[in-house]
Amino acid sequence: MVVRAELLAAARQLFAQQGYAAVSTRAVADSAGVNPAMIHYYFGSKQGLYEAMLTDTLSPLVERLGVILAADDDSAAIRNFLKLYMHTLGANPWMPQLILREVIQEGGRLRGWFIQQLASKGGGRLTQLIEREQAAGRIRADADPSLTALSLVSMAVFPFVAMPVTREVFGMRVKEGYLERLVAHTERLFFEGTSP
Amino acid sequence: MVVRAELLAAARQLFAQQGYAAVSTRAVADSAGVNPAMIHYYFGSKQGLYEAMLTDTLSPLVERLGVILAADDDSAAIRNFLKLYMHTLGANPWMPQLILREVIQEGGRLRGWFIQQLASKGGGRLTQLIEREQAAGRIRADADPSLTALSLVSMAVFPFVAMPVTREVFGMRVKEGYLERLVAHTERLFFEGTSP
DNA sequence: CAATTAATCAATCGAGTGATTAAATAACAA
DNA sequence: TTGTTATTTAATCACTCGATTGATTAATTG
Repeated sequence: MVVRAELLAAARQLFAQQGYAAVSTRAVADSAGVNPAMIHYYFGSKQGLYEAMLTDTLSPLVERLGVILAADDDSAAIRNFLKLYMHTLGANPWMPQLILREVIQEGGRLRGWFIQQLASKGGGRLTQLIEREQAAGRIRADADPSLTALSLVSMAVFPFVAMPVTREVFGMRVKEGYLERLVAHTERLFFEGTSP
Repeated sequence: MVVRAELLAAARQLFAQQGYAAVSTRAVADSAGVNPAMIHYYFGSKQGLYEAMLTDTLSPLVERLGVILAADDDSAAIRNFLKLYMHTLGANPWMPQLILREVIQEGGRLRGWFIQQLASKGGGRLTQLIEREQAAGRIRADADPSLTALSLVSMAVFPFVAMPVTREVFGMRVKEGYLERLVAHTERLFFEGTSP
C-alpha cells in the first residue's frame, strides 16, 4: 500500500500546482517513482486517482469545520472557526489551491459531494452562527448574514490563494509570524467591522 | 480580422471556464467557427493565442485601476477603487477566473507582465493610499497597511470567484441587486472595521 | 488587366495521452 | 516445499494533441 500512498501524495502536489488537465498520469507515476500502470491498478483511472486524492485531502478539513461550527453553546464559535480554518490552510498550502480549482471549474469533478459538504457544514452553518450573534447583540443587526459570512470566508481564504504573489503585489515578506499577524488582523477587522 | 477577434472571444470564454491545459486548439477553433490553422496564422501557437487573449482582456482592468489609484488628491480614492473594481469584476465574470488561474499557477504564463502591473498599479498603490488615510486619521494607525490592502482585495475579489457556488454554499439568490448589496456591504464592513 | 499579398482550407505529421494487457515477480498460506 | 494470490513491470493500443504544410481562394496593388 506504500505505492498507493505515494501516488496520492504525488497527485496532490501536482494537481494542486498545475490542475487536473495539465498533469499526465505518467508525470504522477514518475513523481511517485512508480510504474504508470499502478494508477490503473489502484484507482482504475486518472479520474479515480484524482477523486481519491481529493477526498483524502479535503475530508479532514470538512470534518474539522463541522466540529467547530457545530458548537452551538460556544459563543466564540466564529472566532474559533476563523482561527482553525486559517491555520489549517496555512499549514496545508495545497488545500486552497485544490478547493479553488474545484470551485472555479464549471463541471467540477467533485462539485456534488464537496460543495454539498461546504454548504451543510460550512457556509450555511456559519450564516446561522452569525444570525445567532446578531440576536445576542454582538453583531450589528442590519448586516446581511449571508454576505457577512461570505466576507469572512473571503478574508480567510483569499490571502492563501494569493500567497504566490503576496510578496510582489503587496510588498510583504511572507515568513515567520506572518500567519499569526494575518489571523489577528483579519479577526479584528471582521469583528470591528460588524460590531453594533 | 473578424476571425482573429472571434478566436480571441472563444479563447477567453473557454480558457476562463476550463483553464489553459484543458482546452484544445481545436475546441477554440470550433467554438469560433474557424479552421484550426487560423490560430497558427494569427497567433503562431496556442501559447500566443492565450497571451494575446489575456493581454486583451486584462489590460483595460489594469489601466482603469491605475487611473483610480493614481488620484492622489481624491480622499475617496479607496472607495472609488472598491466600487470600480467590484463593478468591473461583476460585469465581466471571466476576469476573476482568468486572474485567479494566473495567480495560482506556479509557472503562470503571463506572471511576469501581469503581476508586475498588479504590483505597481494595484497592491502597492493601494497600500500607499491606506497609509495616507492613516496619516489623515481616517483609518486607525495600528492596522498594518499591507494586510489591510490584502483584506480589501480579498473581500472585493473572492465573492466573484465563489459566484458559481454562492447560491448553494451561502444560501443566497444571486440575481438583480446582488452586486449593489455586495458592494455596499463590503464598503461598510471594511471602513467600519478599519476606522480609528 | 496582371501581379502580389492576405486569408482560409483540408490533410496530415510526430509526440504524447490514458488505458490495458500478458507476463514476471513478490508475498504468503497450506 | 507447493499453490495461490497480490503486486509490479514492460510493452503497446487507439486516440487526441499542437503544429504545419501545400493548395486554393479573396483582396489588394501596380
